[in-house]
Amino acid sequence: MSTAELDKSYDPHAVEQKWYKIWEDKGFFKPAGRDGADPYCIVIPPPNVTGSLHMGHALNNTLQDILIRFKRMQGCTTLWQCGTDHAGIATQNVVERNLARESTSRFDLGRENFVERVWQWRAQYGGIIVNQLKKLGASCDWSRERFTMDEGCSRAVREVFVTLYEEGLIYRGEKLINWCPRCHTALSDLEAEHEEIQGNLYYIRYPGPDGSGHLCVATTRPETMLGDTAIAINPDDDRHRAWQGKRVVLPLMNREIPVIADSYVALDFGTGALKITPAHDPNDFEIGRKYGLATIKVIDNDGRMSAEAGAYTGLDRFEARKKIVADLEALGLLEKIEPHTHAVGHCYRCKSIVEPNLSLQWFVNVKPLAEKAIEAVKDGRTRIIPSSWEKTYFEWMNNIRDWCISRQIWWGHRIPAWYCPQCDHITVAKHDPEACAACGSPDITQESDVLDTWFSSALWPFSTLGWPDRTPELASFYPTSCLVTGFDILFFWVARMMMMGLKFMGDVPFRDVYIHALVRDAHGHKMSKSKGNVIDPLVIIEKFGTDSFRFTLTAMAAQGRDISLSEERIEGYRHFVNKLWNASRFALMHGEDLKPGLPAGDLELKDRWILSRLGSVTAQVNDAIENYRFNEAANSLYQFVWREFCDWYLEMAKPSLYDRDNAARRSATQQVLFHVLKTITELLHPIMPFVTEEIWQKLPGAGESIVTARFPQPDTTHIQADVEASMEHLIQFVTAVRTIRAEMNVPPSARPAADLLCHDAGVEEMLQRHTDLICSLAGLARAGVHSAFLRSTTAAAGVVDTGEVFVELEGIIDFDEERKRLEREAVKLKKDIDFISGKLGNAKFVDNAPADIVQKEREKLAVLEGKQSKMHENIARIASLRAS
RNA sequence: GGGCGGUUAGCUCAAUUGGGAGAGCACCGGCCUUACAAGCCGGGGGUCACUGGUUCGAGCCCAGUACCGCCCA
Repeated sequence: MSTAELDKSYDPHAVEQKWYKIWEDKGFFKPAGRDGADPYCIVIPPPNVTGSLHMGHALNNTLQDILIRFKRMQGCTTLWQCGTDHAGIATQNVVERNLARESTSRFDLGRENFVERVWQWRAQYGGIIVNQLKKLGASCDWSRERFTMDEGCSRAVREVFVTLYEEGLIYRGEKLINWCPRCHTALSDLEAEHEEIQGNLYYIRYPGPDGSGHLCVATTRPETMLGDTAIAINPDDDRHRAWQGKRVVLPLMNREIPVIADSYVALDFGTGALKITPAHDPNDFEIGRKYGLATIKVIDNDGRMSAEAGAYTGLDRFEARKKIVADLEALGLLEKIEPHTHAVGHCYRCKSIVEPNLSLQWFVNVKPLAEKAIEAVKDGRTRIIPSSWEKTYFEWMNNIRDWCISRQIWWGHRIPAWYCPQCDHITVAKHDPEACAACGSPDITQESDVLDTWFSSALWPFSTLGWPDRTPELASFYPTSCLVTGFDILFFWVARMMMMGLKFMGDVPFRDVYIHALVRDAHGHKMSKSKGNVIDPLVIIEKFGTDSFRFTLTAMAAQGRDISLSEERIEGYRHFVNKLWNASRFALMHGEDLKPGLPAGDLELKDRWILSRLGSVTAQVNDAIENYRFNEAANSLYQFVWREFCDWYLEMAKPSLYDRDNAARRSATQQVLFHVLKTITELLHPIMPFVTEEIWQKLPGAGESIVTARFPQPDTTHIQADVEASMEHLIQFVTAVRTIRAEMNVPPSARPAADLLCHDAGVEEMLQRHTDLICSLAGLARAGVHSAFLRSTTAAAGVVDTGEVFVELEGIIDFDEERKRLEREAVKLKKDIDFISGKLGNAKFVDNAPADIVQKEREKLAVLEGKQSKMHENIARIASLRAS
């Protein structure tokens, strides 16, 4: 047997690099299950190719890795499908910034050269996030890495686009969209993030045509008034009834516009009169369409006032606002300005204020797809966990609106539509056409817009598995098993994958969706660069090691709740890694002559106890991971390893391990010790992959790798309640002695004698057989066990459930101290007794509560009363000694 | 305006069928006991936001209030 020595403390860095390389080289991350194994597949939420690993990624991928490693160890044919996302706007922005530094621009380069430039950028920097995921220990099958712009994904995009177009679900139309003047592109409704800002409500007078009287309207965006084509009032509004059907003059433009009546107008907002700007407000657009109003676009794509804006043409939209307000004021048409908070859309990429603009764009009619996606969650084909998110999902899906999918950028999947100037026909085709499908003219030009990045992401669960080809991977792994993601992309991504998966694969993309929380800072604030409270996962890994970091995230990943992360917390869990390391170090120091396997004969109490506890913990961990209760798995392992295995079992094993004269006893203990340690490393491996492999490899009889070792299954034959009860009693006696020692200031080096008095025959017999153990654990020179005992006059006393302990302190004991100590204990006991006897004195409780609960309370009371009477005896004895 | 979530020890958070509240860090006392001072032993600390209800019994279920956060319009 090799028993390599371990260093005194665990050094993560060398270990992590070493093992990750070996795992990858040996191909452990490729799908390879045991015979007849079930498939298990997760598709990674593809990180942006421009991205750098942040806390969200770290949590997201740690949880996925736990599931994948768990299932792989269980023998499933496991695929973690990985890849990156081309992130259209974000990536284009990055490359454009680089060009700006070279004093050039994408317009100087031209489209083709620019796209080439982006590919170069991707080749150079696109692998950064992948390497960071490797540092995190993610066991993805990198040989299957995909990119949303690669050939296969692009083919899937074309297939889907053309099919939806042919079915009439994709169409081109002029509608109101969110326009980002900075990114120069349309955005979907989701990509406009609404944020409350402190603005103003401007009250503007629109005079009557003959100069008599005026109608006052309130608006938050006065600059849009230049494009007003009507005023709307509520037909039930008495205040404005006189204006109904009349006309007013649009100030600054001197254009007459009609006053229309529509019940859409709210009576209680502003003045009850609403200016209608169909080209710059989604609701106005609908009203304009209803009444056949003209649409006048007064803000152009740069966010400047257009040629339609009269004297304001060319001004920036916010400059124009100031000037218009000043001009109105000068004309006496500004009634008042009130401060007003309202939600304004911001570009989710660059945070500029988006402008609602009328624009010719491509849309998906998603309503029919959404209905199927709602059904699939309702009937349980896909489970959302925690289920509280189902409501949010339904809410959004039920109110879904057409999805604007065209983007006026260059980096992305170019829309496969060709325009013919001869006959105006639009040719939409999977393969680039040579000529117009209608008139045959070769003079056709492709649509310059590209698709929303989320369009290709929506296909990810099947495009990465080979679709539109019917590949073996698609057959065995679709629907995938679980999707792990944050709630922030529930709509962006999850909902759209549901719709596309159901449409094109005829089945849901995943059986489970596990939604995890957000990682926040130590005080629960969202991490952001501007706040400066960002914790960089790579810095954390460098400082504390990957395993400590992963364990922290896992231990804190309670369902449905955000994680407040602090370095202190991670440091605390680093101590846990080190604890495990040192326990292993201890084991290996005593394992040189180990015979593998579990002992054949009868086991000692301590061994049966730790195996029983191990059985319970194994069951708990299996159940917890299976049901996405990651924190529960981590915490039960933490408790077991530290409190039970290290604090008690290892201490109890020491006398046996040091006993060179009793080979059988020593050998049995060694075997149990190594069995438990090996099982612990296997149970912990999905959470802490590196340190567990390093330890596991040093254990005698280790196989090729813990990565492919069998995940421990609970051995219920080892779970024995009576054994655990016995050990609890023994621990109580030992703790009672230790408490006395501490409270009576007995130096740790002192080895007093103690007598244990026990009134339970079974427990007494058990204690009798373990006096050596008790002496060792409690630091005693001698421990006598008695059923009856003449109380010593020079001992400090303690009371436990089944008896008493007396620690002989002749010459040390301070009777005043002892008496105070005992009285403190007696007060605590009395409180407990009052509580329970009050309960049992209540006839309603005794009559109504289940019999076993009442019985339990009675037993508790009996134990407490026993303790109390002994405590009183001891107090009386002290008092009499002092008196004498 | 609509919807969702939170409020538990000094701090950050756990507690799945309602049966006398736990962890990490911090705190107090004692220890360099031959795996670990990143440690060991012992200890203190909570009207589980507030009010009312259901129940023999509520951190947990129900109603309302306050404060905080998020999503959607």
